Amino acid sequence: MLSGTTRAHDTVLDKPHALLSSEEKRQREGFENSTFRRIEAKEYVFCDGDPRTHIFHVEQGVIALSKVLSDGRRQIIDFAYPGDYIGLGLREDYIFDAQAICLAKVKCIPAATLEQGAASDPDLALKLYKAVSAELATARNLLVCVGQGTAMERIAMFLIGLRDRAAASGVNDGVFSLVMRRSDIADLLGLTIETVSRTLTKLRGMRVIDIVNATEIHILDENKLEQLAA
Amino acid sequence: MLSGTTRAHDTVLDKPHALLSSEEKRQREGFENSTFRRIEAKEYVFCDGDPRTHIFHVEQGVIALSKVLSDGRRQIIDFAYPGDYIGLGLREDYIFDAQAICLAKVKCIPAATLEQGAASDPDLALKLYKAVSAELATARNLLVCVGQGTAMERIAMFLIGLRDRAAASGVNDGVFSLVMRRSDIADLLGLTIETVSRTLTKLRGMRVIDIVNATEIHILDENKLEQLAA
DNA sequence: CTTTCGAATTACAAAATGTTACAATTATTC
DNA sequence: GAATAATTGTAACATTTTGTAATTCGAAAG
Repeated sequence: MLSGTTRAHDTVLDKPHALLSSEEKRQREGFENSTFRRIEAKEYVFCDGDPRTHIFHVEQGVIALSKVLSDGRRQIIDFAYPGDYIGLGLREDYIFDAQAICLAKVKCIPAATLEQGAASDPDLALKLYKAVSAELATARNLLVCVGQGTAMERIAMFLIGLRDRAAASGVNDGVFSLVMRRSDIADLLGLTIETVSRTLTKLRGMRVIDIVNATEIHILDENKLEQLAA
Repeated sequence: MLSGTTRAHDTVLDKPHALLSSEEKRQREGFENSTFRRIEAKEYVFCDGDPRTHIFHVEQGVIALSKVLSDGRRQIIDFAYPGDYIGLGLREDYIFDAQAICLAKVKCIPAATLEQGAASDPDLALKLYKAVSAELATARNLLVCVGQGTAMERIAMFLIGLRDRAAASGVNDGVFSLVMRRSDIADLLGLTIETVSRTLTKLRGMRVIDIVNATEIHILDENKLEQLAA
């Protein structure tokens, strides 16, 4: 990320926030009285700067939360998986973009409803407190990874995180699918697509992982992977 | 941060957590019935892994919150200034180190007291929610800085943050003191001491800042500094 | 079945940062 | 106030990561 020409790894569907935000609003209007919303791959749930009208509960799919710099560089600050909430925090506007990386479904909860509830229900307020605390721990772990790790360490940590998530949802054989693209991994870990690709290839060469069709990862040597992550 | 020989920028007073933690406990015992605690420069308030007995309110000084990897590399995840709380989040143990970078004073609040209070007082619970949300926003901003910025951009953003903090506390002439050492700045921004030093020197050469005695920064060209931070 | 397009991979040159070593300055201790 | 330690600054050199570009791969459409 050095020259001024560097851009986020955008695709055709990525649009400037201001533009998309009104489009999004219209789309949202149609679901105002409905609790759920279907989000297509690459579609935005909301954009940085939009008024924070709703909190979203991910039911299905994966949502990338990111911040974009003025010159297009993008940092993914988290992936939201089913069960996660997006948009917590008592703010006027959203302070990051939320974009589905695959088909997703979210439950829409009006922010006012949630916050009024929390004002009279300490249990709910504590639940919010706990949820945000978990997000904070995640963010700080990623910061350590990005701030101190080499490319290899960052990729290894990332893969271990995915493995643990897969294991937690029952799949326990070290096989999982990479729903995110190389550009998403790059923007999460502060690397370039090429470095991500080279590093994954290197891990395959070392027989630590196997890669099927660029999207399915088999972990062949868990110990080695964990060594590399340290 | 590439070879295995890389170490955090430790000093004699930095000790392994396990060792220091019992020493800390003894020291803390003496203040168990007191509300306040004086922390010498480089002394730890608590260490990663210690039982989370108290939340601390910074009254004076600056506390560096950091995570240390097994090989000694250190990432500072935040600086806590007067008015900030340290140790929030409903966890069994602390998950980072908290070390004073200069003489500091903290108010000690038993975790149990605070959390029992929050369980019956929604206002308090919401206050905690808001405080952690602010920490989250800070952590994510730092992540963007470290993940996407060049050395120059990271230093410029860091200086702007310090300037804004100084301005908020009345000093509005672009002059402030660097309480933290070069090694702290390096560990915050994911750089080496040398790069921090080189970059500050370069900024002085460009007449964007002036550095007095290595610890006092004068911002000479605010616009230029903000350009460099973008 | 072929074409097409986006995504991923690979190779090589270039740049930024890290590493090492040492000098200079500032703080601390006796 | 002198001696010692710690921190900061500077510079040459090594390494990693990036940038660029060409190529391969795979999915989807015709």
